[in-house]
Amino acid sequence: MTQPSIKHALSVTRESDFAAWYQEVIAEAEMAEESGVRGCMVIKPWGYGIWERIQQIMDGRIKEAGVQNCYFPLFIPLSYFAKEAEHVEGFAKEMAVVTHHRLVSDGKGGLVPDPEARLEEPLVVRPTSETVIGAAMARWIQSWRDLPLLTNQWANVVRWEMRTRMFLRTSEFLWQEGHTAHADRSDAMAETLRALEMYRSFSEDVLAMPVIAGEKPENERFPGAVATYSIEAMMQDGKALQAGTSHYLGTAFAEAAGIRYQDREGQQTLCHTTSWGVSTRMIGGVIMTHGDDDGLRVPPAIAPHQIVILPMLREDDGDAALLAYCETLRAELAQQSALGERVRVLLDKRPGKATQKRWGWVKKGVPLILEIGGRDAAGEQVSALRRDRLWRADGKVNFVGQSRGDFVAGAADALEDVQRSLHAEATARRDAQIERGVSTLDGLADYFAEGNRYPGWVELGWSRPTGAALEAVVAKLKALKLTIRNTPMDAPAPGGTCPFTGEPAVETIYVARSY
RNA sequence: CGGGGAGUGGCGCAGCCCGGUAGCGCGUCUGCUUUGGGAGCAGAGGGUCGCAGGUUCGAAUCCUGUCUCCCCGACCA
Repeated sequence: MTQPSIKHALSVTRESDFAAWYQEVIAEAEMAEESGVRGCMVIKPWGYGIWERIQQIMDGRIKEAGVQNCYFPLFIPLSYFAKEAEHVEGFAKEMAVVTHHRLVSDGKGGLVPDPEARLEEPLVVRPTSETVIGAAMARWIQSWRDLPLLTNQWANVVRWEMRTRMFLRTSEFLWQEGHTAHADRSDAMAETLRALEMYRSFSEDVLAMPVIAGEKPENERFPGAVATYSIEAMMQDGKALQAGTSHYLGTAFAEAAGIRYQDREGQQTLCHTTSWGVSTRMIGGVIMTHGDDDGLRVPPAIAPHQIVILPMLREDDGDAALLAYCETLRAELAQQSALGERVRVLLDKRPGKATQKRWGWVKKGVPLILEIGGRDAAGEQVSALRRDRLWRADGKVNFVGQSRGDFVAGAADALEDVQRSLHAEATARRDAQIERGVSTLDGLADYFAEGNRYPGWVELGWSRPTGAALEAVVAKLKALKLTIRNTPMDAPAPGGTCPFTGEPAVETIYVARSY
């Protein structure tokens, strides 16, 4: 572990209390705060800035795939929602419902819903938009020429969760939801898998968060889906986080909403639909993948500021020259390109000592921090700190001095190296925590023996039971607080026997504790 | 939703048992001195004690209700 001489920026370490550490990162990095509304959070500029970066890059990739953005209503008529039975069953327990459209005084200084203003048909606040979008698709699609219909929306959704955690599970959250309609199963399945691959590569390349893409077991499917796929990331405490999902919905939603097209033979045919989404939960994944005992570390690709310049102001006559030097440096850096975009650099001119302001940026996780003093300005130098290499072995903050020209010329490489390093570090940790030597139920229990930190995931072969046989397996795992995460897409067929059924193993799964 | 814990200046906490007009540390502000690596000294500002009722001459403190947060569980695309 860390040297005892290091005075970390946070008061709680990951080792001592991972849940408390997670909350401290969010508070100290000023990402989000409580709102006073149960399960809902205020996303502050630094947290929202990260979300905007995710949105911008993801939106570009969605559009590259030929998907068009739309916007559908927040409110869904109850009758729409009621049409698909499994869907209803899945979400009914967590719906916010609008029943009135006016308030009146209660005579005691308060307000109550006006009994005279009850809605004839209640509206539900969308927990997801399959039903409203399905209704629109039914209007928009007539002929095979209208297919495929590829839509996406960026929106908020509400699910009345029993237990919430900032970013990971909030009652209201922000996401994108793609909804597509296709002529047949193979086209819809191709789209489902395209979205999954989009999420996998986004997670790896942009979030620097290694994930395993695969199919969810039957018991974990989206309500109403024929097949559900996910990307699963391993957090630093060894638990799994489902960071994105993609569903092949078959014709169930098409049937419920009447999404039909006239095929080339003139027959009315049901469409095959898909839906897929990622949410603000990804930010929670970034925190628990890259955070350390000094706060967040933001991958440069999604950092609102990639480089922050802190002038060491002395409130004397030298400040003007120092600021001019820093402004030159800022302008030079802003001309550079890294990770395919212009470098985002902030000159932090707020009053206060650079040494003091530094820790705020360290906790926010800015990839590169520059502290520039009068001597640097005079000698055309910079002092640079890489957030992912914060400490020297002697416990001192790891500033590296170099010429301004060298730093500017190397800035893009440095940012790209931070991006790579974060990914490499997370991948190495993840790989070291995947256990492949467990082949029995007892072995699973031993591997996941009690403790605050979980050892990781177990990869094993199983017989892919269904129905009641699967339920029996799920119950056994539940007793160990374990879940089946997914079946990886490109896994070779495993050998041996299934630890749950004793039958020959036919596919690989990951078993883990999860968020 | 069940069990447990907690809400007191921006943040972290004490005070509550045993009612008597709210305190500490950090941060903030002012001044002076320092200052190339998380500054020192002095002073100052800042709180409807989550909210609503109740008991009482008097409530942060006792009682009832309620809201929010955290942990465990159940639930969870």
